[in-house]
Amino acid sequence: MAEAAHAERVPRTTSFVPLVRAEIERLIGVGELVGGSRVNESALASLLGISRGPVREACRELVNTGLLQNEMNRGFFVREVTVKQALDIYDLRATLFGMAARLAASGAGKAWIDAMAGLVAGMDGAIGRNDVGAYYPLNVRFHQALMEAAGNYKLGQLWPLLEAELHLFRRRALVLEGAMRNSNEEHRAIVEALRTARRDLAGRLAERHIAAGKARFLLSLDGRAVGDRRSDNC
Amino acid sequence: MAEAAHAERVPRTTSFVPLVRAEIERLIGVGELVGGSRVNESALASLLGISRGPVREACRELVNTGLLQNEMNRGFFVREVTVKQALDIYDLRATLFGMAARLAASGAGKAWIDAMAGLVAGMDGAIGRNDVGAYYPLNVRFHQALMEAAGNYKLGQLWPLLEAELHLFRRRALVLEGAMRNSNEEHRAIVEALRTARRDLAGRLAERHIAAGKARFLLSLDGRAVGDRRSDNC
DNA sequence: CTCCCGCTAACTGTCAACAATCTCCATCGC
DNA sequence: GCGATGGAGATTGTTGACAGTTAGCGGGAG
Repeated sequence: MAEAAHAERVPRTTSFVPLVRAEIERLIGVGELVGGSRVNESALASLLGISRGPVREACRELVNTGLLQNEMNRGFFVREVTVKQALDIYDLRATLFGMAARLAASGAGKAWIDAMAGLVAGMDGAIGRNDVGAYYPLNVRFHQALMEAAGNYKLGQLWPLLEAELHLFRRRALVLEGAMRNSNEEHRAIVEALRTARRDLAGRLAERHIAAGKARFLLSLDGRAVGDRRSDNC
Repeated sequence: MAEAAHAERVPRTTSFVPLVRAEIERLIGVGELVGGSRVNESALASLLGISRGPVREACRELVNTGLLQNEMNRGFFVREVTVKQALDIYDLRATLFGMAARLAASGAGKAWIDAMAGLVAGMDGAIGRNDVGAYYPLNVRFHQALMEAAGNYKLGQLWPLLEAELHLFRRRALVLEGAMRNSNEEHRAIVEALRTARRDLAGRLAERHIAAGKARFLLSLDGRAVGDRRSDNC
């Protein structure tokens, strides 16, 4: 609250809404707000030292992002993502990632490909140090880089939203230590296909990369209750 | 304003936000609000007989939908979609429509396919009467039906948003009379491929259907200023 | 005549308060 | 004992008002 309090002294150059939005996203990411829990507007507002208006607007934004949902006269709730929905998102991500790879293989500049190769190298290093904490952000940046290298603005816009929605499901870190090495080999193969401009190969590899992620996701569920509460398969 | 005024008499069973949102979407669809114009919160609020709060929240939602954009201390503006962005959206729609067709060919129930066949027949009728006004909504419903028949919840959710964003570009009706017949033949071929469960064929046909739409879109631009104002190709 | 400056009006971003609704708990009746 | 009922507290949806910012306009200097 203190940090926001002195921040509001600054002349109006930035709105509160993005800050609140980032805070809610952080709370969800950290696990403070877990799926199904209600977002208490007044509490959050006074915590941040502001009024309920910006908080409500930030919640509205997050509804369309898919992180929250709204129930009339009951407020905003952290969305619960069912297994079916998570799998749907994996399928969609596979298709989009494949599309991005095909586009990037045709049109991406060398700078993009070099940047992605650098990220692969960085992940190699993280694997060598067995440093999951370093691997994960690089992995996210790699995927985002490919989506942007494709040059389709909407792809680059959509991808992080799908990532965020998937995060809602994460009961625990999805990155298994053993999987890091396999995953990064897939990255390397994709970059190589991009460099040699093999369009279809890059597309297939990219699709299979996400499909492999989906398979790992399914494995991580295995014994767990696959029938989530509210497993509306519709 | 009168309609909203007596609506607020009803006990709080529905929020104003969806109503305002629908109204803004209508204003954009009708062309009352054209790309680049500002949404005057106070004016719209008093027009609807409500306060500015719900209006702002509705605008926030529409920002994430892609219909509006926000500039600090200047308000909400109807987004301007550049040619490049419109083409990007066509490409994305082609991929997604193809994905949906593949999924639907595998798993869609007979009921869905029959419904789509019915829509194709309806469009045939509209073509016979040369009734563009009847054709267009059926066309929209056909596409939406395929997206939902795919059974991937996110596809069904994403599609209308892309449609709406594309609508922002429509300086005039994109449906050319001559194109209706071709377009519906493509529909019919897709349904036939679905019925015979030819996965890859359905996918290819669906992709090409949207690609054809993109081509028609490009044709409709032809002489027009292809270099839109703010044609940031990034 | 052109350009810069200050002023006014309009509008946005935020706040605090009110009415309606929901939730929870204790009480009452069966 | 157990379920229905009522009320108190908490929370949402909405409102009207205030402070700060932006845009447009007219006047004056060069």
